[in-house]
Amino acid sequence: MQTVDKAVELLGYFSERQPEFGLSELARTSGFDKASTRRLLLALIKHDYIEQNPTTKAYRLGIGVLRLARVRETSTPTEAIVNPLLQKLVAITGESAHFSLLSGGRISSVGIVESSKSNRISFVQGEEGAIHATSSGIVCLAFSSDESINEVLKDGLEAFTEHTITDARQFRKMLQAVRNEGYHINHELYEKDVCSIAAPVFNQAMRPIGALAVAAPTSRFGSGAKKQILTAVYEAAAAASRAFGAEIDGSKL
Amino acid sequence: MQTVDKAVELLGYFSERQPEFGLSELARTSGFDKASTRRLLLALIKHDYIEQNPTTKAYRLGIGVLRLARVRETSTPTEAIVNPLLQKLVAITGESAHFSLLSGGRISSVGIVESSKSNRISFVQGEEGAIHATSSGIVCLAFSSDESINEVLKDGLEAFTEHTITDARQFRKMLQAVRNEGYHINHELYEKDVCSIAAPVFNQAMRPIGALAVAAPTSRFGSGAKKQILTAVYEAAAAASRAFGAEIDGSKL
DNA sequence: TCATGCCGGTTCACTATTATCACCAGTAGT
DNA sequence: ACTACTGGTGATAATAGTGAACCGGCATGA
Repeated sequence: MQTVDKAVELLGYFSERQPEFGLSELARTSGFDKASTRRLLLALIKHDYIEQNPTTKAYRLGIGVLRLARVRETSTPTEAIVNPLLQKLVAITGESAHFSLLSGGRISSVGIVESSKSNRISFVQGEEGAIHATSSGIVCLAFSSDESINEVLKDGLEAFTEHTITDARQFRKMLQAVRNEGYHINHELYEKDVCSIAAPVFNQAMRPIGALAVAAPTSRFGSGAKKQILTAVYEAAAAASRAFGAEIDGSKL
Repeated sequence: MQTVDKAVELLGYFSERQPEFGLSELARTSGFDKASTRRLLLALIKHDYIEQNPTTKAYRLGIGVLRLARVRETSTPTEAIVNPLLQKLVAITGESAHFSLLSGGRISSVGIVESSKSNRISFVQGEEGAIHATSSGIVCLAFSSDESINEVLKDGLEAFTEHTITDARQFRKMLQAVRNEGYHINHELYEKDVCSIAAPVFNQAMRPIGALAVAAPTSRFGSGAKKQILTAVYEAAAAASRAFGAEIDGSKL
């Protein structure tokens, strides 16, 4: 089924940042031969999961994916589960909260509820974050397979701020700590003056499917606020996991 | 790429009506061997497009599809285009309007704005309709390839009401009329006491990607209302097509 | 004006893959 | 204890996918 792997891998390359690809471009990105890439694309086009702009010849995701998402959402609702929890998080902590989805080694925020404060952290729907520097990414990775972790490490850990952890050994140590504690407190690893706390959300198979997180400016991230946010996030994530069918003891804190 | 075809064909079997499949069940439905079906599913699972309920062992669509839909929606917004048009249709006609998506030989309503009248036609998000009996299905099919049409005909035309067209020759004749006129007026072909008017929405490649439709009880479907609905639907569909990049002359009526 | 290099797309000899069937273990009903 | 399902697996027979080289078209630049 290596052909199938390749085909779905192609789908993974389409992102918010790059929603369109030329043929050669996609072949280069994926590492597949141009001829193979084209054949794979044609197969996907046949089923409406890819479409081609007839004027620019560029390939993009097709309408078929909308149907799939709709089926998935009505049968096993994600937004319906996550949104009320986000609302509650914002109500309790007064800071922006968001839910990020882990899929194909990428982490992207899909649900966002912002704080009503004027100095708040803002997120963009679907924005992709660095998996090794955002709190959501780190908690997901901590509970992922070793292969996933190695995959991230082999490309090197890009530094976003002076606090970003770029040393592989140190990074692994941090992941171990996250596994023990069940959450991660992020002090400006990704962006200056932004701190956040995230906890993983598991599915029925106990695999991390994403994370709930609350982010605040460093100035409002005192130890009191930190404790409050931590318990709120941890409990919300546990509730989400339970809603997705995971069995969580819920009393780790 | 026949393996890819099969894999994505599997995805197509998941629907609102049947969002979960057992292994043998899916093998029977698809006609593939059980072993092959399993291998295909494993490949899809690896990329999060399918997930398995660990207790019931049933397979369902995975979270990966949500990411795809989000990428597609932010790069080439569908709802953002369609919803205002639906609102306008309801405002003009006073009846319920909806947008249906054509994908993989299926037609399912993805955008719905209901009339404010108490006696109105109600739709369910994502509900699948018979492609040969609903106005949306008929207009899409009329502008689809001959293969698609033959595909529908070969399974026979199921009768839903006494007005449903079940004769293949008569059905082809109707499609020809739709191609000439650019719309279809449905008089209780699918449901008793429900009439509707639909016009196709095209993409940049001038392929029908769906249809806009307005539905009303037969009692309110007089010739005056009919004319008003027709022009409104036709113009809204042309506007949608233009928004999707199709080149529509717009003055066929 | 000609050369270079990239683009999307295609061809065909070469090589890898996938399909199928029989089978296993488990479970529910008779 | 027998039957008939279920989910899942493994080895051989049969079929599929791969990729270097190529095409025409289009820009860029000498």
